[in-house]
Amino acid sequence: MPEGNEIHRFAERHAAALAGKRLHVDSPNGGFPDASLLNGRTLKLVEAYGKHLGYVFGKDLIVHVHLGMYGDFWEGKMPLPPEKGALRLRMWTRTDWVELRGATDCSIFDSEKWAALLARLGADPLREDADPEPAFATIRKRKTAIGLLLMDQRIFAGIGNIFRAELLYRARISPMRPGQEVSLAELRSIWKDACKLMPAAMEDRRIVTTRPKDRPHSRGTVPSETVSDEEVHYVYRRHNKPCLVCGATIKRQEMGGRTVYWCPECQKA
DNA sequence: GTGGGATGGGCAA
DNA sequence: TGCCCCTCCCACA
Repeated sequence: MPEGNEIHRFAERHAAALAGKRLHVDSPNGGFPDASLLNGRTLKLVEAYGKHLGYVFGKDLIVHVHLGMYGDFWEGKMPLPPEKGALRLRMWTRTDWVELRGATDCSIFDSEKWAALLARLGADPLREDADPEPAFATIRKRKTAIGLLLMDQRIFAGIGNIFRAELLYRARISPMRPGQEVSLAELRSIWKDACKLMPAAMEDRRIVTTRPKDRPHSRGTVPSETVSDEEVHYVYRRHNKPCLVCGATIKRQEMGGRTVYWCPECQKA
């Protein structure tokens, strides 16, 4: 049940374990009927873009995986563990295995379908090649609340409900503020913050946003151990609790079918 | 034991 | 805008 940080981490780990090798592939619960097409083929690489994964076996043989709310991977060293639960996809070599359960989508894309998917995704803070300027321009034209725009995968890819709430808190911007009233400087600051927090979350395997902005995460250290479990988020799922900064009661509200959390004092409309 | 909610997104209407 | 997909966890009984 990940945001972009976890998806990119899966891509790195699965590529390290499986890419360049001939794989055994099956689908114990039958939820991926094309598994037999891949069995015995070589996985070339694993791509991550936003919350989407592509396991590339060939130009027109790309396994698209989107985990949605419930999907999750498990991985380990051979031998295979006993079959358990609704096991949609299983890939293994002589040394490593990966299991997929509960995904929203697991299906084969050809190169055209994969390209069309990437074309409709916005700037991904976890990709070196990301250009956020089109996203800034789009947001500056819209009356829609910034809290909705940040979650729109056509604008930014990989940001989910936790990062939405926390990035807006750290920028001291209310989720309800219209996009066109967010300054370019504020948008650049949010992007820069995302480009710092998301790689850190990738490495930590959890999203920690309560580190001060002026104390950047450095690779190779374990900074999350200095933060208690109660303090890893400023506002996400902290409704009815006091703001860690000003003490005001954190609020929550439905926004576009999802729950948004914010501090009514720190974050101004 | 049980019921509600959850890190998502596509689709119909 | 609301429903579906169909899983896991937690608070509460």
